[in-house]
Amino acid sequence: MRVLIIEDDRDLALAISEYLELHHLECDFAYTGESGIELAITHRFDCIILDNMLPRTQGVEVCKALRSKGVATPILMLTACDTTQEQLAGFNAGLDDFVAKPCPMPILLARLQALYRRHLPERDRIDVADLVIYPKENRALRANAALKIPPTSWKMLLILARHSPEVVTKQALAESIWPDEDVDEGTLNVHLHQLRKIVDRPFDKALIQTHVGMGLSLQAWENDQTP
Amino acid sequence: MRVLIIEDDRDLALAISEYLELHHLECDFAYTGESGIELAITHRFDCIILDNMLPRTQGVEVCKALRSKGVATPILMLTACDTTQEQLAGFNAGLDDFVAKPCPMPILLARLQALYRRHLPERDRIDVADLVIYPKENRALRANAALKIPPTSWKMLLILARHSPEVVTKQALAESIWPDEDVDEGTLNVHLHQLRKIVDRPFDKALIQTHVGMGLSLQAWENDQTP
DNA sequence: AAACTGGTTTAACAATTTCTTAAGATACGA
DNA sequence: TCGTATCTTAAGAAATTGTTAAACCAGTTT
Repeated sequence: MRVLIIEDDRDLALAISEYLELHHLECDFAYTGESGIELAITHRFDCIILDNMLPRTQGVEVCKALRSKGVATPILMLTACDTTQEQLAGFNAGLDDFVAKPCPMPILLARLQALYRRHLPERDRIDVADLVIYPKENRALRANAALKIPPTSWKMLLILARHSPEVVTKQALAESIWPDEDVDEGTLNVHLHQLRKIVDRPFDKALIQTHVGMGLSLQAWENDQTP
Repeated sequence: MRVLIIEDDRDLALAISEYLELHHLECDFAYTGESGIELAITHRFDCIILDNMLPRTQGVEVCKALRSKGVATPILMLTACDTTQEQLAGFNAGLDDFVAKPCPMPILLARLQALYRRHLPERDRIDVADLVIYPKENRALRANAALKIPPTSWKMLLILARHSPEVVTKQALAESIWPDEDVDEGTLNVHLHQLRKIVDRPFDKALIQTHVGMGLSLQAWENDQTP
């Protein structure tokens, strides 16, 4: 889960990110409303934490700006005083949740996760080209043939599928698969190879794409080059 | 199982959610009656925990509002004093269960799960391929032949059948079969073996699938792949 | 009471699957 | 071209799962 923290108080931002990263969320920062908007538009986040007290722009304005630019990412607002008035205005601006400052980290985390889950589309089937994945059934088909995939490779496939067609860094993959241990990259490569052998090799088109220096993606890809 | 906690005391809400998440329930929060109603209407939950003491709205009123808006989710009310009077009024408002505060977490969890189970649409008959199960009659047939299944194995089959075709972790299985004791995994394996001997061995296709490292499932499809 | 019955648990071991390591081959970008 | 990143392979290690037999337990029957 990737979180964008828009917060001018760097100490607070750092404290939040440290706590969240402890729980395996990835954090990114913006210290002004403007840069926050910029980041939120150019990158994909699962949640945004937005402080209402920013140097120039008000937090609510940032929220409005984002919504008007088509960013649908759930936004949780950190607010000093927690009045109904303010909340009402907030929800109208497109906010999803409020947390009053100062707020204990565990509560922030809990609400963040709830918010994330709430916005997560509950998919029990993922399609990528002729590959069909049933996450809850631990089952995948390609071209209507059942695939037998070992646990670690399965986890990898799931992560790639959930992010498809976006690129996932190897680092992110490793952290999702082995949350509490550091694993050699070679190990990851072997599992990846394993996965390819099952998902791609028996078929014409490869779905698992490697993007050298950036990571991997699962996508139906036209392999033709512009000459 | 997804739970909505409507509770203005944030610490209590957090404490509850932490305990429940330990037991693999997913929690969402609302700190006011209004936002609780909003959430309950817009999202699907399996249970709602409702505190009777909320800032403006009374818990009972929240419940009435929900029922009048067609929300049928079972509601468990947290109440300070536990009078017959209050309960009577509560049940009339459409509440499903009461728990007096302060209440030990394990009890809250147990009642929550009981409530959930009670509201679960209990099917009279479950079909998986040529296997037919009559949960209420403690009876199962495969290929029209009656199966004789000992109690523990029967429970196991029922759980698998109810979740079919999804994967159930061994841990979840154990917790359902032996709710108040920790049982060795070996034990579970023996009962599983027992069950397979009866349900699968005499027939061509195995219905009980093992998913190494993730659990078990009852599903009709094969897990084959050209070697 | 002793023996029987059906079922559960324990424990040891076998079989299988999966994971990691390591090392060579290959492709990519500067 | 070189250095680096990625892919491929194979083999031993580790973990998970499957199987069996015997001990155990609570009711029931002799």
